[in-house]
Amino acid sequence: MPKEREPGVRDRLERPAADVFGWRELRPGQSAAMEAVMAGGDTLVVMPTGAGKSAVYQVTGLSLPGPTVVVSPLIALQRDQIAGLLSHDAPEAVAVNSAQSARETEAAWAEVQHGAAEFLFFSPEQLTKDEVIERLARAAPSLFVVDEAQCVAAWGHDFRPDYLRLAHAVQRVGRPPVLALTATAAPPVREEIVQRLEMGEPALVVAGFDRPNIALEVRRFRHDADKRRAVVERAAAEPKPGIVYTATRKDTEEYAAELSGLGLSAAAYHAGLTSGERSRAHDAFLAGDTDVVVATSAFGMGIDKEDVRFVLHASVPGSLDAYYQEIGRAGRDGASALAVLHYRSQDSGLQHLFAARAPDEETLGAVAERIWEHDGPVGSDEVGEQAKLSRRRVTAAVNLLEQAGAVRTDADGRVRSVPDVTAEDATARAAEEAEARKRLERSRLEMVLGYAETTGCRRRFLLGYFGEPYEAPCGNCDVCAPTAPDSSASSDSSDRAVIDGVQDPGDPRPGHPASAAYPAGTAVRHREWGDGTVMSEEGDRITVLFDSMGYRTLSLTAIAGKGLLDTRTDPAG
DNA sequence: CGGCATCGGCTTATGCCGATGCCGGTGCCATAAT
Repeated sequence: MPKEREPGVRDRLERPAADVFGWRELRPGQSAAMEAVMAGGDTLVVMPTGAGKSAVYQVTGLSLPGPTVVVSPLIALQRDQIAGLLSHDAPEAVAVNSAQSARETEAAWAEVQHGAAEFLFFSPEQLTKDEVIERLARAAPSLFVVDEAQCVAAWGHDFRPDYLRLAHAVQRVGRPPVLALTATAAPPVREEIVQRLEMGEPALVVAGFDRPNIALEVRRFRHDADKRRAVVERAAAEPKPGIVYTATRKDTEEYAAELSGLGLSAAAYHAGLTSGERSRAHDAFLAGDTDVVVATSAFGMGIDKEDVRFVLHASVPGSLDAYYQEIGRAGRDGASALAVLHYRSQDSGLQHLFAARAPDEETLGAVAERIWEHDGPVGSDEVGEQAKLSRRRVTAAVNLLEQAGAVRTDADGRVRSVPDVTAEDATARAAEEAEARKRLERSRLEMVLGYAETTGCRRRFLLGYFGEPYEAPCGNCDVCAPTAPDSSASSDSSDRAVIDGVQDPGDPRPGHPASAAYPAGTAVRHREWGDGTVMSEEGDRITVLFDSMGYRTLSLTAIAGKGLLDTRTDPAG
């Protein structure tokens, strides 16, 4: 069918899309995102896996004059992306990482230098190295892509602090437009990505979040043994293939052994396995040779399998962001799929511990002292050597000091103290930042418990968390369409008893003040907790994300007339 | 934060209780030892 002929941006996009990748038509979200990138500004794309996120940078990268930098969190993911590009008639794509030999790396840089390579893949860690930055700056990239951008918010604070250094890398390579891509990010996470990458008034392209074919269910337990039995029975009973997520490596082994004992083909997967074992488990699952993979959170990114029928959680995840990402691996083919959270309130203890991990005051102080000892800028490596701290801990501490406005990063990537701030002040301010961070992480965990304990529509709760208003009932969760009572499940009666004791945020009780006064997005100020933004409203209760306290759910009845909460005219930001 | 193994004390001979300590997830990269 002949297309409308209008020369311009659209044509510049459709031609490479068709000629190189063979896509004759772009989906609405894709073309909106591509046009935003071509307009030259920064762009944040939130689009489910399978909606063609990669195409956004592939097509625009080809259409823009210079090379395209792609930041990707895993080397395995970089390989997949490169293989995908090579299978098309696309120009050269290269990676620079520790898994390749010095010779391979030099060959890659040679391609870059000759202008043969269009797509250049890096981990955030590579982009803190002077040599890499200098070579990249000479190549004058025309687009800086951050793939799996939720990692900025999820990993940047402790696990992989170089994610919070990316904004400096962007500056140092000439500040090309930034394109951030993610499948799962609630509005506060989007805001954090924009802020941490220092994106300027980015275009925001958000595709729909709802995955109506995934049935949502939560089962509550008092006793660990009951929960374990239920997980095993469910995994055995449901159509395959499926994924079971556990909180610990040991649990993956135990569940996998138990499922194998039932005659299923089950495999454990966690980061403690050798890379050979991991890729074997991964490949067997993709090939359809495995019924159930039992995994820690290590399993998932880059799993491109359409027909996963269930995702069971044997324990609570640390956030609904993580949960939605993990259950989103089910039912990508659109056929019915299942997500069951097996929940025991005690299980949140481990996540609570993880949420409390942050540089302590001693570390912050040691790093601050080293920085303040220097008159001029100093590199993180030097600070680490002097303070006898790992690179990771130093970087995490520097990030907090910078966030607190106590240190600055120079154009060469080295840091210096801000005048008129003492090392002691800097330490105290950074420690307060770390505390606020912990409160936010813990409140995110509270939202998971809220999901588990809600007696309202689960889909409405989840989508509300991701900023999408949803009219319950969904007809496909255990609240809206309860499954027939299962007499074989002995734990059910005790479950009910627990549920009955839980307040119901989803139940609009008559007689309560309407929450229309606080629609989602309203900027508010709480007398004790300071500034925040309304995230969602359910019946008598609103959930507010406070800048320094994290998520809090408030009863409108309780705050009515007490002057606890005011709306602000100046929006947060 | 919570689960689990271990150990010492108490009690009285085989086991029971409470206290104590340890452990727990995600991946880059560089470096050292074969």
